[in-house]
Amino acid sequence: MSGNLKILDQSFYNRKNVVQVARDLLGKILITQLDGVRSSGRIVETEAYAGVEDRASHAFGGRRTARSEHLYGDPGTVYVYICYGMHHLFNVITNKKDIPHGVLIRALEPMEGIEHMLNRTGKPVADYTLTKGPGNLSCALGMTKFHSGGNVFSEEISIADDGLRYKKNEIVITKRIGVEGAREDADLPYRFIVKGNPYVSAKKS
DNA sequence: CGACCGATCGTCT
DNA sequence: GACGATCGGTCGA
Repeated sequence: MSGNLKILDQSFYNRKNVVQVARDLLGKILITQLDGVRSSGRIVETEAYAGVEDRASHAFGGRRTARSEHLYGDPGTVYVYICYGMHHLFNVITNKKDIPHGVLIRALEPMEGIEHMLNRTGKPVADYTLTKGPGNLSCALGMTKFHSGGNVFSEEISIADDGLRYKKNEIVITKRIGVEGAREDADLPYRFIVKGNPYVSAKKS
């Protein structure tokens, strides 16, 4: 069902519309190669964070701190940060340098290296929770905040296209998860999910 | 099945 | 000193 893998190049991320990039990342393959171990999964859920004008973004109002510094990086930069003291959340930066747009990867359908995902997460069996949710998938693929500041054109982390395309009626758009504090921006339709995919994190629109 | 709650700690005020 | 871009378990209907 797929042609050759092509690593997405910087032009894919260097676009003005982060919401469109979030949409286009559905179906792409996130790959890590860490300590000689390859793991990958198809992206089935994403969220866009639209920088200084988005109350849900760490860069809202131009805020720029040690943690969020990598949000301001070149397109294709990896931004991983710790949430609730224990979860590492993986984002890819879009738009040009110093414009802090990013896409949070929220769910994957596992492809390669499932045994290694089980080792990393400590889960006994490969059920749908293995790569459901941003904290879970980052753990499963071995991505931590120490990868923040790298990029997705590296040996360690990359995102590839195998030719799969979802049709419009296979995609559902909702508001984002866990951003109730973002006031009027909490309801923006910035979350994209593959309709009916069992790995999509469960919450309502 | 939905609502709620505790865990856990880096980051920012 | 307060607060999360979460998760998984528990409790009650």
